[in-house]
Amino acid sequence: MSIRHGLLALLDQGPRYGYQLRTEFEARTGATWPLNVGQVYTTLSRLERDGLVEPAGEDEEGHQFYAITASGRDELHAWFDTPVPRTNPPRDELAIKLAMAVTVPGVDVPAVVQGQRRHSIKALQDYTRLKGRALAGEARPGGGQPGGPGADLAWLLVLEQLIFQTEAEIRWLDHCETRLAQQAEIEQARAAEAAAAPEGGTRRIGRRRTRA
Amino acid sequence: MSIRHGLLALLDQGPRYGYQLRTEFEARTGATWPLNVGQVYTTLSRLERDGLVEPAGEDEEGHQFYAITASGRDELHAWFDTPVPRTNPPRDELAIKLAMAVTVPGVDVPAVVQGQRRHSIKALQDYTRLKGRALAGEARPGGGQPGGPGADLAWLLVLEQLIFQTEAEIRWLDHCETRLAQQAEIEQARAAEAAAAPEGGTRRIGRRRTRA
DNA sequence: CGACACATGTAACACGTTACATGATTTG
DNA sequence: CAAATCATGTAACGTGTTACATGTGTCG
Repeated sequence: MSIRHGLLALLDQGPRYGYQLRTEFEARTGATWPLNVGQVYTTLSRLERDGLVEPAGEDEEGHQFYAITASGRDELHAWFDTPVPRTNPPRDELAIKLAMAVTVPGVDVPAVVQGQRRHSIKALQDYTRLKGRALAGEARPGGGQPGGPGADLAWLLVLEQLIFQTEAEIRWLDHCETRLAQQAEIEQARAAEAAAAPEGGTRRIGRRRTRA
Repeated sequence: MSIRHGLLALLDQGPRYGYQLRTEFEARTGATWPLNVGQVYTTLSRLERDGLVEPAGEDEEGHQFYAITASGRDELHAWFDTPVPRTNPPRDELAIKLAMAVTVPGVDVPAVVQGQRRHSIKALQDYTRLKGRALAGEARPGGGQPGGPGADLAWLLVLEQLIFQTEAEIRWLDHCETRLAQQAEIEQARAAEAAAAPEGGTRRIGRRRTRA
């Protein structure tokens, strides 16, 4: 639902036409989330279907303008007023992957972690470089300043969000490594214990044993 | 594509039936990402359509088993071997929202930030509480330990991922506040400047200045 | 002229998600 | 007996996403 609301927000500044919306959207989110032009039109027609926007005539140059409606404005304000739910967050592919990796036998978990770590570090460097250029006052990828003032600030904030998030991801991956090491230690100790007292009082570990 | 691969990973341990897959999936991701049973069946049939799984007969009790195929195993290993792309990350609703909020006039940006912050703090507390219970050895939400050993570890890792991510989000929100304060300062200075030299030689400031 | 940016759209698909229909078995 | 859990499935929808068709204007 992010694109819908994004377009709605842009239209709150006044009527726009499709191509323009794409340009302005990308001016704010930068090259990180390129928006296929086609999607603007599909989203726009869905917004119209739902009564949140309406056609607002043509330009002298033939541009098809759309304007936000009253209920569109309501919807938009509700969006701004309601925090995005961080309970029940969107499924995170990386988290699911690692959760599966540590469970399914035969997966080289450290390799998965390291591979991801390298990739995330690389991504972080890219973001940092972009931020440097943004602060140096260089043009955003995408050319001049469409989207008016504030677009630079928006782009900077988005970039920094990506940076913060990626840093957290890397920290988490490191944390996973320590957890895995702990786990290995425990399993080793358990194995030693089992060897010392084979068949002894192996008090019912819940289901399947760790080692077979 | 996370659910597809998740189920594939579970099936890599051996044939399972639908309901069982749901149980084991939730054992790993906890209550955070509840998985509608129906979705298991739809996903399963899509996996079958793509030749990644195949029906594997029935139980004595009538359970419809599915087994992973060779190409399913290939797909799964490719998944584990390929890091999830953090360049071109999934669109983040919060980032988009703030990017729009700072651009569209008439939005009380600090209010948006604070509202989200409160919500995220709350979510963080919930996660932390859950983690405490998990470490205390209490049962996961969902009852006993289905999913075998490692499921506890998986659930812990997922929880910690959520914690790391939420912390990063809060830090970012705080960071946004400082950025906004900076911005306000700049605008104030600019206004003052304009008042002092109205129409004067407002010498083309090369974009925003760092300090005003 | 050819390539490229501007501009508008449509068709089709994938995935996730919900709601519904249905029935067996267990448990209070 | 009623309610809950186990169990399998289908129908339908929404959003995001891509690929394609089409046409204008501009610039080297």
